[in-house]
Amino acid sequence: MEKLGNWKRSHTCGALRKENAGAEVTLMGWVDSWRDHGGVFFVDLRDRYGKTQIVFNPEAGEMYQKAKDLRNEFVVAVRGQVALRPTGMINKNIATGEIEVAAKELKILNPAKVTPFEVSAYVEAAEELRLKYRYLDLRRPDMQRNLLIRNELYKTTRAYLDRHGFVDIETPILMRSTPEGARDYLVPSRLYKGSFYALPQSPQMYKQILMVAGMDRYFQIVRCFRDEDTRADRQPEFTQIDIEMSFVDQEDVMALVEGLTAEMMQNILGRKISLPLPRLTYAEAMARFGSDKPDLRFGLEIRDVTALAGQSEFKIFVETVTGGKTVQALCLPGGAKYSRKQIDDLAQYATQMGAKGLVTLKVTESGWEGGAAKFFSSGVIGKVNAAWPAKAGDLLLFVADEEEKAQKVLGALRLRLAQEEKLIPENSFNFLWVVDFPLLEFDEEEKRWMARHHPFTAPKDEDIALVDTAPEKVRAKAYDLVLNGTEIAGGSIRIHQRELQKKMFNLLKLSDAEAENKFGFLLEAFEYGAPPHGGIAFGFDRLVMLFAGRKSIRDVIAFPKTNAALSLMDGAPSPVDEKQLRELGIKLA
RNA sequence: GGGGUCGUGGUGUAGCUUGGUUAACACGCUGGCCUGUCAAGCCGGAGAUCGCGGGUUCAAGUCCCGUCGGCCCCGCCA
Repeated sequence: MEKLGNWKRSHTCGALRKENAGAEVTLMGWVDSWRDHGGVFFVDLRDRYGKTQIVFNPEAGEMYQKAKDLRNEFVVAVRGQVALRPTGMINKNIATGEIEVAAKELKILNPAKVTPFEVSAYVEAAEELRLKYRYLDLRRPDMQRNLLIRNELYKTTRAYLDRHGFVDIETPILMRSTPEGARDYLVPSRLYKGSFYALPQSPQMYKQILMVAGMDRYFQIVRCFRDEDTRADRQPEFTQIDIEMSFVDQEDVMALVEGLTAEMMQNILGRKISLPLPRLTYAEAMARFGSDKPDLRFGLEIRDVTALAGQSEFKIFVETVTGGKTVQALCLPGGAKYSRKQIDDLAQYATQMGAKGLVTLKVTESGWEGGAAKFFSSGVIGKVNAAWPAKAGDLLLFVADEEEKAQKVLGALRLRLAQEEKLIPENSFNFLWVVDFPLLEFDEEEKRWMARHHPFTAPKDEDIALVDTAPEKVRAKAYDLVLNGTEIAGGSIRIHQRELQKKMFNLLKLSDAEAENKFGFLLEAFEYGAPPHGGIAFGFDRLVMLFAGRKSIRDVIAFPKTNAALSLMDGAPSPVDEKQLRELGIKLA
């Protein structure tokens, strides 16, 4: 092992080109691979910027012998002369492929053990290993690229919002636990034993208070914490681009976000998108795609066939219709080829998604084929077929249930079928807004209305009267931005008037005392001159994931946690000393 | 909380359906050869009680039960 001494890196491993031929350079990096030809010895030196081939010639004596001991992932410094590669030896696969560096001096700055998986391998390593040895995983160009895309998105976000007059303000990480929403991560207080801070699920209330404070335009790229089960696109801690603005309505927030989105597309992917972005109401998204975050990269739309199903002799459908429920359906072009087992799998999936059953019928030249086919007259068959229209060789899939339940099940089937049939175009970016969300949803367990977005979301002006008479019909000034079937941002205009807020709390069955206890500081703030305001928050990790073309946000987070919320590299969470617990006044059960 | 799936030398996989001799292949590692490769090549070598525990059996990587871990999904995530 040798000292760096006064050596300075003159170029990165991705910098040298044929124009540099003849230059004396100093490169530092990791051994990406080595090739011993008995005589000449090659090393591909790697850093974040690229790879450069180093050549060691036998004439170099002592240094040549030293070079022969180099192995993968050794950290080395090399001094030498840039040389054009001999004719026919150019490697078109790398940017530095026209040159190589003829080594004159070599320092082995640090050796490396044989790595648990091959860093520059073409074979993938198991994710468990990648997470445990994250520093090795992050040496891979793919992962470095993801983090660089992430960095570009930070930069674009900050530049854009700065240009639009937004102020980056930090909000507390240690805050008061608030009810509603996700489970909080708690931090015990040493000074006030038995009391806890909570880590923010989002800085929601702080940013609203910043509006009361007159900051007018706030943003923050901020870590948020939710103690809920994970998914490919959900981690215990994640990052939001949090935005709030005063004296605006829904259109202002949406226009701002569209500008930011377009700039991201331009800067990161070099693509222009046309504005304004398309919009769907929640009702339409559910009716046509069975999802509040529909993937519009493919069709396969759902149709409501309740009326026609009611004209059949099929008992299940007839009872559904007379019971005031609906029958919805999908048509899979070419789906008649599906085997019994494939259809059984679909039915099982539908059941898992909450359906009571799945009725499938194959479309033929003469009508329908399948167990239930005989209950439908040719007239009804013709009209149902006409809905898509369906043709011979297609498969019809029916779900009979309450409207939204049936839509959701078919929405899930729609996605699954699109994946199986490879209907989703790669490398396409489909943005849309979903607007006019219901303000509330009824919680069957607690037998009360719950805020769908959060309890400060304003109802649409024209729906305020319905709050008392038909809460289920009230639409919110809320909007979600969807990209390729993933919700990437969501926001709303907030209630800024005490009276309306009070009304909402009553509806949510939150007593004055409870409201006071839980949100008192915010409500009090609203009494000292709260401007109309609203905002939005991006799920930043999801955004990076989609821009990087990955399937999990773990690939765009430097140190993510597993499904079970463990950090395999550092072993968090871990037990702590008895002494630490005593200081906090905590006794384990 | 529930469902699914995977776990085999250091790594990635095959073998498991239908139990049966020495667990196979590639990469990596290692010894040797080789002066122009670039996922170098050629010859040789080491390296696996098949995640863990129990059971069935004359016999278990293979079948059964349990358990642990990774991943995907439902619930959950205002």
